[in-house]
Amino acid sequence: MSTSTPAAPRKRLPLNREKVLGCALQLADESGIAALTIRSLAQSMGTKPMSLYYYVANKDEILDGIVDLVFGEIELPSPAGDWREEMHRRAHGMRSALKRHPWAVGLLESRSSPGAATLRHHDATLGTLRAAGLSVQLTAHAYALLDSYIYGFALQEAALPFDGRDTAAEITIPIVERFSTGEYPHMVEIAREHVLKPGYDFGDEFEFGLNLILDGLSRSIPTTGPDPERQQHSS
Amino acid sequence: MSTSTPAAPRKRLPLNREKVLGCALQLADESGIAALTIRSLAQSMGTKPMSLYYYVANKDEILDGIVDLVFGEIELPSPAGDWREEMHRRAHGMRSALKRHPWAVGLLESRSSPGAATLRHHDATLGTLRAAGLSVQLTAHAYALLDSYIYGFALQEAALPFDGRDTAAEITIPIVERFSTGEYPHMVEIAREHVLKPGYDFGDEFEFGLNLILDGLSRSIPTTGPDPERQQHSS
DNA sequence: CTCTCTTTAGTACAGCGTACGAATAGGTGG
DNA sequence: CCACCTATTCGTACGCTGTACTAAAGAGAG
Repeated sequence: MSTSTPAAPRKRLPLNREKVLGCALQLADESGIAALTIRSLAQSMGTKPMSLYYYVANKDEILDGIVDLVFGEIELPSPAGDWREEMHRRAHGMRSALKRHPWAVGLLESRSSPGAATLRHHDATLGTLRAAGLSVQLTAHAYALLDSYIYGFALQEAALPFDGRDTAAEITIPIVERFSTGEYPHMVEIAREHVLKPGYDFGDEFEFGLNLILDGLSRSIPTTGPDPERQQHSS
Repeated sequence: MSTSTPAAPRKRLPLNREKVLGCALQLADESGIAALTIRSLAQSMGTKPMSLYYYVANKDEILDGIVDLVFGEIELPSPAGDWREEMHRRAHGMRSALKRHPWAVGLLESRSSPGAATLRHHDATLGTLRAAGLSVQLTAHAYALLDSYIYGFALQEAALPFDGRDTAAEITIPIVERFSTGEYPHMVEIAREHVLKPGYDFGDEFEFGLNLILDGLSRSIPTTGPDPERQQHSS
């Protein structure tokens, strides 16, 4: 038996910064961000806690690093493509990255030094909007709006106690019964007539809001009128 | 001297659950959520750590409690009023509450048992949308969209290293100079021609996106056409 | 073999949440 | 007044955290 410890070492020597961050991301995905400790990370890598400090200055640097890895997973939008398609693709790419790594959303609030992948992502997005002819000001507006929506949606998804299609029932039914027609009638109504319908998946709500926002943005671009063919995407 | 400890006890006996949560919120506001420890909270209340556990089961319950206090600060929308005005007011109320208590945004991701004030807030919001004639489905869409935007905006605001009008310069200028016309040209452009303009405040971006979303929603309501007088609020 | 630089690791410390049980306070009946 | 009971407060201790400091091991060169 080469592995006597319960958590089998995942990678072997030699260590380096990339492996440390990669294992940290993997550990956060598997066991949650709270379980990502220096000691558990070292054990999962088959090394000792203090050895990691040769590659990272402190734990905060690890957290910065894995957030940047998440951004690195998102395909960059291209300034050559149609801005609306590019923004649509980017939004979905970002949401799915944050869905794969839900802990990243909570980390965003406390991170203040963005990594290279994060900066590249932001720059490519801004570049795509500018290339589409949006003014500097409108680009800033659009960017704040889109990112707010995406982050916020991911935050709500991460906070939901259920995840995926038709998984809401077992959590929702007892709650609905507890409050049935009592203090929170509208929540109960939404639960009964929307959330508990077969096939419900909160993730489906993303597309509605995204299209509504993209519709609104395309209407805000002075030269381009609202494309009648594309209009009312949402509904 | 009645106060010999460096951090003066804020409240006196007798203790109770409300005071514990109130002091916890105050401490989180003053010193950040990381500084809110059982020990520091006890000291700020002039008592000892273990005494708090008579009123709360564990620290998580404190965190749940102060998040609910934040929701309790938001004025409830009224189903009697104009839905658009009510949603506008609610959005601003929620954003300013989350701006007063930035740590609350990061907490949302990990909280799974909403308090009474939170439920009341959600129910009143849903009720206002339903009263305006939105279908159950459209209400769910609208709610997910609005909350995503508000949460996401608050998250970005909390993550920004500067806060308030004309405070961006001292942080932004050194960064811009470091990357001037280099790797991230579009970020530099936005910084120079938007962020560094006098009077800039990221918070101002909120209104643009909010109006764009409300415009889009009002267009999505079957009976109500897009109110031409109100249209293009954004820009 | 020795000197030097890179890399790994052991020990220790302060601070965290909190389990457990003891001490104290406050009110009531005798 | 005392005894008793319950409500409330708190002391101690345990296992966990991040990490400062120091030592040791490994690798390559002369």
